[in-house]
Amino acid sequence: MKNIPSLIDVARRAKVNISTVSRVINQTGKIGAETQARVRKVMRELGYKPNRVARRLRTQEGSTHLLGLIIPNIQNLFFADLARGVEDVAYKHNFALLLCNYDEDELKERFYLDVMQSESVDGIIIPPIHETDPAVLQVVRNGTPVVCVDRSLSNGTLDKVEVDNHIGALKAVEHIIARGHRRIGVIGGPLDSSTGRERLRGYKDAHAQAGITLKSELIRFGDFKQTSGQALAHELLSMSDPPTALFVCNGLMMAGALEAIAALGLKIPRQIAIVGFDELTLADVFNPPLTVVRQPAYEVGKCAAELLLKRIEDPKRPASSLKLLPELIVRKSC
Amino acid sequence: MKNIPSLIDVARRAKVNISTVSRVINQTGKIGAETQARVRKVMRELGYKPNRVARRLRTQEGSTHLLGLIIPNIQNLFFADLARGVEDVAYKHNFALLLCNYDEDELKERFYLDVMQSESVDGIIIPPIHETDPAVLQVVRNGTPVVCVDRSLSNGTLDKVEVDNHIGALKAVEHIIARGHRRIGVIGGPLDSSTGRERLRGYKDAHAQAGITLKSELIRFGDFKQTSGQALAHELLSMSDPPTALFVCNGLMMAGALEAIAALGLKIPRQIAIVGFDELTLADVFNPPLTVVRQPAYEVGKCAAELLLKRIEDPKRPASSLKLLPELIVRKSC
DNA sequence: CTTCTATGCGCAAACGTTTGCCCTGTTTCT
DNA sequence: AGAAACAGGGCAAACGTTTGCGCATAGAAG
Repeated sequence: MKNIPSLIDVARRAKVNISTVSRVINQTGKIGAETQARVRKVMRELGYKPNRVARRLRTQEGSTHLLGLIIPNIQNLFFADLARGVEDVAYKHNFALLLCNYDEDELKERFYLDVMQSESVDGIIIPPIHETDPAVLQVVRNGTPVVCVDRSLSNGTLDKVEVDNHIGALKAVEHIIARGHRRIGVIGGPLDSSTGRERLRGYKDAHAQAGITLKSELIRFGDFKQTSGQALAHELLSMSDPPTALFVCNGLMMAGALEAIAALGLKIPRQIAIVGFDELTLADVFNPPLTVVRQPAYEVGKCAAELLLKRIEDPKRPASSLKLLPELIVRKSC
Repeated sequence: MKNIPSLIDVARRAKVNISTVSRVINQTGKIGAETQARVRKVMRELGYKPNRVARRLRTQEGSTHLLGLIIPNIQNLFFADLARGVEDVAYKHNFALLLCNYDEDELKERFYLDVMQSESVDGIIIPPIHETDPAVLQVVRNGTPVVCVDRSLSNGTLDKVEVDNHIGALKAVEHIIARGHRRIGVIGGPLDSSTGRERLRGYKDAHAQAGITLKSELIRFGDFKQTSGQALAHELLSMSDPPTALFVCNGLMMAGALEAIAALGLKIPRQIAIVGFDELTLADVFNPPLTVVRQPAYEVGKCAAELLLKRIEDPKRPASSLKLLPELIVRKSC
């Protein structure tokens, strides 16, 4: 009634040894055609599902068909899209995906890393919380394949796939400048994340190229969450000599900034122009439609999963590093 | 170098039997103080971590400290928020969360359900793909605690926590009617999901209350994804005698509908009024701000996790059913 | 008619735990 | 003093797999 069937049950019912059943399942060894058919039939009848736990226990090495993905914030659409990319690839290869959300919290990150190890996943995909993340390095040392996404680790020996944040920010700010703006505020990310730093570098380089001197009072740093975007935009726009354009370094903060702008009753783009990093759900039907740099989040996830799968089947292969190009989508907000 | 230590290694080094070590770890049985100290010391020296896989294999019942959450679509913000609710509760109780995304695909749902069972999670939280979901029922029969969220199962014996979809839709459509509309189009969800049906019932009841006769040509059914919202809104608005207001039954379809409206160049709310189900990221700063019914997604997840935890520690407790109230947020789109 | 090689399958060990049972001392009770 | 109770800890079975080895049977080669 409640017992879920095991190899033994199948074997008994098909009048063969458990090893035969095992071999039928795994397509290993030579098994006669009719025996195979009989075993298959019984498996169907009983609704037999191999017990992954037992399987993993036995074959310490060898695929457990489990991938781990640890993301900073599931509410950030960028990571949701990325997760979909990973998931689709995993599913196609019959891997299940263990997804965890660490909420930018180092303790939680470590907790989940531990869990994944003791679950003995085949490999882990993670955007490290910062560049010298000891917990991640420990996992690597234990021999678990790891690929970094979005953010990288200073240790250069890992597979990674990122977006070219510098180019993305550069293009965005070049565009703002081309529109005639000279006082451009920026709401950046944390400087200890590679994404935060690279995007800021793009902002600075665009200024240098155009021969515009940087004003430090126009540069603010948030934490990639919505409320910080709102607060910083408010600060920036309440200055006595406010910027005429804003560059916001991620999607959540962009949403916050737009709230601040609405609260202040400013008109986009006349009173304040704005371009964001990350596509937003309603960006194209917003009024006005939002100019943003779109990151290929889904593709990042997809490539990362493919890289991870490759490494799992050949742990000795040299590390590769992918850099995908973001795309500036010019709409009406700047 | 690479061998991770097992109970046996610890036992050998501490000159005791493996069962003693096990008992020290689990605080079960009587073990002398000094033996305990010695074993503890050796464990630290060796950096011993119990192998969760082996442990789970042995103790089929008994907490594995793993919860499963299977959601239809991670890109739907409602489910992302819900997941956060579950995750926060789980983490607080030191449970890890295994999260999977089944993409409204029944095959995938079954696949992940299988995975979770063979991972022998302690319990599963899931919005069943439809009301007589045999895969879910099978899991229940196997004795795994399950709580349904968002959507329910016709089998009434399960814990569940849902939102009162009927009230939500009723309030929304009442509001639309109060604004003077008589031809109200609806973009509903699949009728084999309880959410789809309940929301439609709210739509119909509001009409009945106001004595407005239903026009079947104004009622369309999508699949809760963005493109269907767009297509159906387009259909509805291209009719010779189009509706003056739209009620859209989830967030993703709402986004699609807004795209269609923008493409058609219609002005909200003058040419077409609209109210949606689910809060959207930019809803409050949209132009005009969007009137929506907000579901307490985070709370749903939180309650579900708490319920699941309770059931895990007492599988005999009677099933409880929670119904949370959604909230109509009146802004400017209707 | 032997000997050989495949083929098909069973046997049993192993993976790292948990746990019921049993054995040996020591203490306590009567 | 003898019995009973208990504390401390060892033994070995079990969980559901995978897999090396070995044993039949059969046809092919000699």
